[in-house]
Amino acid sequence: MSEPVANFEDVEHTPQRLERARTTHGDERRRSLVLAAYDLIAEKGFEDLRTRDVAMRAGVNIATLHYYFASKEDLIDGVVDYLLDLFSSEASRDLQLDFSTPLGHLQAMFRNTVYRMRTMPKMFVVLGELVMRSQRHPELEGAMRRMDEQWMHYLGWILTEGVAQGQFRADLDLETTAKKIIVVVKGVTFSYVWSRQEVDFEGMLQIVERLVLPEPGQGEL
Amino acid sequence: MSEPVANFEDVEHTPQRLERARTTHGDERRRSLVLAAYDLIAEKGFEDLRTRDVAMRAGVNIATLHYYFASKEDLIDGVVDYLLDLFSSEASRDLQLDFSTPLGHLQAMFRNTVYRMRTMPKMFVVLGELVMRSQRHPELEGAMRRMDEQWMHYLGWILTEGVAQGQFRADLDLETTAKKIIVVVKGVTFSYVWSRQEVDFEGMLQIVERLVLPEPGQGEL
Amino acid sequence: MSEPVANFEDVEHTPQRLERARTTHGDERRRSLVLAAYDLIAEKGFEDLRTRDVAMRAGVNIATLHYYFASKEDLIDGVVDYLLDLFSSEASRDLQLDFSTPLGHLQAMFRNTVYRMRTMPKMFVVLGELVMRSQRHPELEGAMRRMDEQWMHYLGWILTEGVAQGQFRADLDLETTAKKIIVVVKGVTFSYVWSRQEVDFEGMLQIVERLVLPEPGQGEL
Amino acid sequence: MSEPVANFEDVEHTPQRLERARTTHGDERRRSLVLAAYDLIAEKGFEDLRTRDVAMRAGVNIATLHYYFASKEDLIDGVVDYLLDLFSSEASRDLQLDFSTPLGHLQAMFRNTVYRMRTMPKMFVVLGELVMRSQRHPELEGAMRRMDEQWMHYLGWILTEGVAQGQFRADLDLETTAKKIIVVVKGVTFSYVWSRQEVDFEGMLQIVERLVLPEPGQGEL
DNA sequence: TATGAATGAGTTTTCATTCAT
DNA sequence: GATGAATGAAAACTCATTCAT
Repeated sequence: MSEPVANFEDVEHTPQRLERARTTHGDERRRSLVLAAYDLIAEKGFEDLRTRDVAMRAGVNIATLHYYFASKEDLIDGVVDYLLDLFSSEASRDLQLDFSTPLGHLQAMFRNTVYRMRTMPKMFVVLGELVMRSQRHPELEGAMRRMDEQWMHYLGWILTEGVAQGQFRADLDLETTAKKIIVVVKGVTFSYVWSRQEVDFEGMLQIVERLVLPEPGQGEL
Repeated sequence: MSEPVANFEDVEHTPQRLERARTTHGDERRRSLVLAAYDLIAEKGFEDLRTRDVAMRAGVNIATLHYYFASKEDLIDGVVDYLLDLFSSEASRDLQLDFSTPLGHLQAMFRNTVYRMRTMPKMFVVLGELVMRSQRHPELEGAMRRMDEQWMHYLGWILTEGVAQGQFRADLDLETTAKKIIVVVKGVTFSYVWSRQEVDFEGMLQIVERLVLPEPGQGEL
Repeated sequence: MSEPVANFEDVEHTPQRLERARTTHGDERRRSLVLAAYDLIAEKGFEDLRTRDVAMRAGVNIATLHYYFASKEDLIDGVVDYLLDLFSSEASRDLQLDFSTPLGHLQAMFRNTVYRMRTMPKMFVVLGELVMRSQRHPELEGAMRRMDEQWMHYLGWILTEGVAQGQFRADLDLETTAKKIIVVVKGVTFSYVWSRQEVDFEGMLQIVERLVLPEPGQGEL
Repeated sequence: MSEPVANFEDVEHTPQRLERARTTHGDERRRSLVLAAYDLIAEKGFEDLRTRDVAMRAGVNIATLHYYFASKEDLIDGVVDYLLDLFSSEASRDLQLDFSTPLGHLQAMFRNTVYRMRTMPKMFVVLGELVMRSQRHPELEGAMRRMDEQWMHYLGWILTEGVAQGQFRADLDLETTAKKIIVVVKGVTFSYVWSRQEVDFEGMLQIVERLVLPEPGQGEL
């Protein structure tokens, strides 16, 4: 199996490993401010996000925040970058995900999402806030669209591989199917944010599997 | 077919018909303020919702707004009520939906959603804003949860009828299936808000139908 | 003697007389804020002009200032208008100025300026501040230029009349002479602001008179 | 002709010649900061003068500025000294001014001013800013007054010499005439700053000459 | 000497809310 | 009912200044 051109779960290098060594004091301060903003967006939403609170949580003066970020909007851009990094970061090794087959990738996508919902629920709330904010902020809309496209790209690769390897049904419409899968994963995500109650991920995964795998009876023909 | 205890599409009475007669001038003012707020939430989100803008759009003085609504929060409550009314209002007759069978109900739910996305897209943006706001406003969380429960109830009724009438597969797990359907519909909704591009509703409906209908090959045995 | 087309000392209608009756409460508030700003500019210059101080001096809340003036710049515009009105307002009747001849007009211009320096010295300080500010504010530069032009216009009329009536020398170059007179009056003004000590106005007036009146010896020929 | 006690055009030694040898790196830094401040005062006025901008224009860190100047006020003092130096610096040799007679000195004063307006207009804008600032800064008022006194002193010397040498009219009131001349030169300066348009310097010079020179007709008697 | 980092005190401006009329 | 006027509290952002290195 060839490497994916773009892997949604691993599109960018994990910054921690490559840059940690060269992280300056300023970078750390910036990051701590971004993290404070990220937390506060998750807790209060953009509606009640106050730079003063962000600075306080990061343990610095409000003027210090403006030393690192020209404006509130600039700080939010930092949060967006951080969230995008988070989403495209590698899945935890603890999950022992099996990436050896296309179906494995599909399952990994679901299970990694479940894992993240349990371990880092803020991520999805902040994502929701950003999606809503993207309604009125064109540059954010662009970022969201790109996130979508990377996702589509990754799914396209999985499906192509699955069909090529004969694991998925031969008559699969790549684009249509990828879109459907994304709708399902977004449904899972949004349902979680909406009702805070766990969704039957495995059940939803089965739905997706039924979409891509050959029908059992058919195989016998 | 017995009447559903609660019909998601028609849970509450259409206010127009029953109350129009008694609608006072004050009610109209309140409504025009709520509508202005609703529009502005769709356009600017809660983040940039200003009572002064609401008053201006409604064509009244800011003090007048406070004559009708004790506070901004009170006005938002009005918007929530309005949105809940909208969601539970009857589907347009133009759609010529067929409510004669359980499957018809299911299809109607999808097609009505599609229709609303096309004709009243603000509704879904405001819904998204409210879902995000419910993260930090317990009373709103309650409203969202109740919306969910009504929906579950309605779907429960459809599925029960479908099984009883033999239209749906006999081994259907009512609660699990209802939840899955809701996840799919929420996925459709959220995808629309996320990427602004139309979703393949009919394709998603087929997925749901496959969930509830007996498997073609199996029925013949 | 025909009426001047534009009289620098009386270009605009005295607003007090015509509009006093219709002065609303809001107009008074606006005016008191402008007056407070005017005083503070005279005392502290634009460098140390603070809206908070203006509001305090006018006896209102800082938010009230913004109820009447959209911004600090807007308030300053109000001060500019006020100063322009002041400069083009009629001379005090107490001065018993003689406007019956062109020379009388010229003398009146000087004596009215002297009178104003003694009774309303702030006027000249604020004018100086505005002239300096006009270096970097094009719209203000326009206002200053217009002030100059009105002045030129009035002087042009005086000189024309003086020549026509034979009171001034026949070979007078109108534009050049008017400009020289303005330079002298500006010199008087600026000297006053510079050194705070009284200038020999009558001596300066004599210089001007020597410019326009026929030379004594020449008349005899 | 004896040397003037104080020569307005050359009151202080040109610092370049005498101190260049001992100019340290620190002096250069101070000077570059003063020059940057001078430029920015001319461009933005005291109202919008920011130490950070000064440091940036001088190409140093804001903290470096405070290493050389204890405070913003201290830096401005440096600018005042610089401007005073500029004003009392020798006239350009290119002008080929004739200082051999008292009238020559008078003409040189005017022509040097014209030359400076053309070649270094910032000087007059900064001067205007300082004059306005002196309204509220007593120590600056003192500096402005001293500048005036030096000027008076120089003019006093010119006039005394002129009368003694018989070039100027014998009945000249020294103080009154010196003051009048200063008012005229200030008028020229202020007019330039006010309206940005060139003034008829030669015409103004003639007015001054008429003040000091014997009347043509009278001499013949 | 020089500076990156940090901040206290302030700056203009905003906003939901109140109140007399 | 409706509103013009008014405001306390807070918002984002600024700025001269300090200090450890």
